[in-house]
Amino acid sequence: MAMRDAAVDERDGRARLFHQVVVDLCRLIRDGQFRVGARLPAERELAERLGVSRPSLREALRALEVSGIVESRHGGGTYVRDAFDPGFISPLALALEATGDATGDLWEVRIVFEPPIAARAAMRAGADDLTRLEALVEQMFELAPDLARNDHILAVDREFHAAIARASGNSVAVRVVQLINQVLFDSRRHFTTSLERRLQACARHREMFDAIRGRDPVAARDAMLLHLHEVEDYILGGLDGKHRRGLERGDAVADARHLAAEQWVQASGSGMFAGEAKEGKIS
Amino acid sequence: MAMRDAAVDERDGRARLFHQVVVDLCRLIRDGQFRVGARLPAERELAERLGVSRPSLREALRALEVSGIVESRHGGGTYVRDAFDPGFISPLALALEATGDATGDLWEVRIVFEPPIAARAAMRAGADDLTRLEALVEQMFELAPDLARNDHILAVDREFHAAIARASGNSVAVRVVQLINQVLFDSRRHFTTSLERRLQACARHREMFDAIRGRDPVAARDAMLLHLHEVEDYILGGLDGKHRRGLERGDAVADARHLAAEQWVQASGSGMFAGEAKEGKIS
DNA sequence: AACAGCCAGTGGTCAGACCAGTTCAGAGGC
DNA sequence: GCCTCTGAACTGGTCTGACCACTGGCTGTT
Repeated sequence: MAMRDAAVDERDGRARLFHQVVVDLCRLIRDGQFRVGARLPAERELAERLGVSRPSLREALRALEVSGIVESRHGGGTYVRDAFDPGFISPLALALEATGDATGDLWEVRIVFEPPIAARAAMRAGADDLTRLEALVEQMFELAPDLARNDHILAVDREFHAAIARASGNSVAVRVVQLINQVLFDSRRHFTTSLERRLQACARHREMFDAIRGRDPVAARDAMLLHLHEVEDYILGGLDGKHRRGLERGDAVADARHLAAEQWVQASGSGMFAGEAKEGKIS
Repeated sequence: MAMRDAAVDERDGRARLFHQVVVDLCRLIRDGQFRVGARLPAERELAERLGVSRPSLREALRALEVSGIVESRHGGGTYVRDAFDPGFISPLALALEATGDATGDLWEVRIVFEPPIAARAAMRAGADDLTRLEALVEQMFELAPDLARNDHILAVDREFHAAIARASGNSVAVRVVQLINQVLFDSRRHFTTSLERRLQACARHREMFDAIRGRDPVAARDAMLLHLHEVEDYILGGLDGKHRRGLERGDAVADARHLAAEQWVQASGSGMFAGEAKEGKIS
């Protein structure tokens, strides 16, 4: 309680060993000593080279792994991850597990965050980004009719969102989006959707892709926002009492958020990003 | 390269032990077995209780610590952190260290993220949030004239932003803001600002506080956006060639972002959140 | 050339030990 | 009686050395 002198944290200078190792490894990676995709030296050797024991090194590696910087494969070695490559494991994704149900909060963050990122993707996407996005859209259309492959569709869906973040050219955004979506998508793994809903989502994805290819940030942002709301509504509507528990508390919150977001959509035609969007589609 | 079948990750069922421990601990915390602020059992005992060795348990604890869920104090024990309490250590904050300079990307994320969060704070802040925010504003005004205490001011500044996130009622937002700002503020520790600039920042903080207390989401969002741009501009303008290196690449990016954000400000009076903001200040 | 099996290398896990802070009750001084 | 100092018990931090399990390439066979 209280305020205990608000702030003032006195960053203790004494770092623990594993933290020092983390910093050292990060520096080595950043300086190009270990390049992206490269395999790190074996733990035993690396530990010796850094002057620490293997357990200490391993604690550092776990920290880096959880942060999505490296990846260890049993018997295969430890590799440096690409900051822009999707599919990393779990940074504060764990936070959800601990904090109880943060689903509502995660949804809100997603709705706040992804639309403007989509707008930036429309401003900066490169040729390879467009290729990737298009492939993912088509892949999703192909998979949609197959009601059995729920997991597979979710994976493609999630990768599409990651690809948009990647197209935004912002490495931090990629991480944030991946982090949020990992948790949100995991919670939907056993939540089968109707064919109709799937096709709607596909259509929305295509809309986003078209907007990004057409360099229309406003349209991209709006399509994303609409898409996210549709997904959320569908999930909320389809949940039975048991699965809904995590969202109860958020009801009041959801209302406010909803209201705000709807109005955001309505306000979207009024100039935001219009400078980049050559022909301002005033809706 | 390529696309290697885009998506499809086949989450290997075989989890490593430390990961299983992480999940177990998270469940225990979530289920109230270990409450927020409580001290966990000693490592030796906890390891035995979970049926793993101490090294394995420690790897799990490092993962949780890096994710801001627990905190270990040498000789003092391991404690469960409050999701809403600011000041945690380093989740993907490490990512910056490794990814080279992500400063530009971080700034962009901050500018995308904090304004809408400030708006939500204006909608939902409780009495205690207002108390805390006001105290932090006043504290910053008091410290501003003391040019020597740069670190201290930075800490208060950062805590103010964290407090806004906290007032938004979104636990995930708190984590994201803390994460971003930890890195960004650290990079400013040896960057002394002028008195004039400090007072401007203080004034802007007060504006935000007034907007939040007045339940005016639009004003809160706009004040935040303006504040962030002023800070960024000041930093960019004041950097000498050496320190600027990290932002070079971002120049083109910064322009686009800047443009977009300016227009966002201009568009802000047109209805967004107007439902909550009783008297819509059409600027 | 294609396949099966082997084996060195690498990460995963464990046990036990010792070092280094923290804590707090009890001895000592005021 | 109250405060201070002290030290033992407790807790996290680190290390050593060992063994298990998986991967991947080499080798020898077919």
